[in-house]
Amino acid sequence: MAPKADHDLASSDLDHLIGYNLKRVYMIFIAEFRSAWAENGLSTRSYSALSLMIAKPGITQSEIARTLGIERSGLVAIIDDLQTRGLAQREAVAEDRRVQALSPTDAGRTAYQNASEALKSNEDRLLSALSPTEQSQFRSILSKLRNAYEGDVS
Amino acid sequence: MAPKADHDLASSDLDHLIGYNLKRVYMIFIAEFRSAWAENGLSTRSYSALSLMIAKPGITQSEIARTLGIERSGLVAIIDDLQTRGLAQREAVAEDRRVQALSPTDAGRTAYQNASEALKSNEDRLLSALSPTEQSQFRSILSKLRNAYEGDVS
DNA sequence: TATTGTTATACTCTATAACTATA
DNA sequence: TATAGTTATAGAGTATAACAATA
Repeated sequence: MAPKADHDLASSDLDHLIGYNLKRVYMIFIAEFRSAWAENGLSTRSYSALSLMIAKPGITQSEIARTLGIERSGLVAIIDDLQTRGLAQREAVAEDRRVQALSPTDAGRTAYQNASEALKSNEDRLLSALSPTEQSQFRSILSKLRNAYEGDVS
Repeated sequence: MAPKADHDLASSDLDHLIGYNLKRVYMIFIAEFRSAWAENGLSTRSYSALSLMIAKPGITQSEIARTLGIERSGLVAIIDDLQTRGLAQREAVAEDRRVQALSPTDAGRTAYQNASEALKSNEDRLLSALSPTEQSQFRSILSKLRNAYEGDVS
């Protein structure tokens, strides 16, 4: 675990950089995710891949990679992990024998459901430091930035 | 470079998670930082450490570690890096021979100045996707979250 | 030719644990 | 005993480059 930051020390223009503040806040959320899932150890990447499979059963590794904005080579270990845990499966596709359709198992859907609920309440707890108005501003701002600078097209 | 995200693919409840959106936006800013500094290769960590030394010459590695919220063992490589580049120096302290006072060199101050200006204009460019009001809301929200969940004490 | 999944490899960031020299 | 700096080591997360099978 990273040590808590000590704020009365040398605060510099670092605190005026959006990028730095973004990183620190991201770290807060990541730590939260991990502490909520220390039990089963589902990583953020595995959770994300599972989420996409549930949203679109039959999705391929390349599609997941493109959606998450990572290289497809990175997906191999993620899917291996989910398969080892019995949460997802690869299936051959007759029409295109290069690809393998990915889908969640029943256990995968259950695990995802549980993870999502815990995650949701953890996020809500973190966000309680903000007013309801600020919470929706936060969502809107993050969304705007993603739309402006990511792949494009809704 | 990570591939651009493809958004018309399987958008799932992932997009409703603040943590996920935070990560994606953080990635946008990180990529920006790196592309702005590809020339000299100053890492975010080195930049941060340099910033703290300039704000408080004589600061120690342990103080920097606490301020940045990372382990002090991680500072060794960072300071080595800055020293190798001729941007910072370690100096013995008579009163406490365990510590070494860190300070920027003249070259360090200059490099930092240049980095800061480029960084600032890059951030401004990214933030131009937001209205001035949204920009200040964004700063305020990130700040509130840090104050609520980090070390404490201003 | 282009794409999918895969492997091998390496780099960045970070943590843990232990050591030493001081205090 | 406690702290500062250090080393060794390991683990995420990610990228690049190449290859075989298939389109």
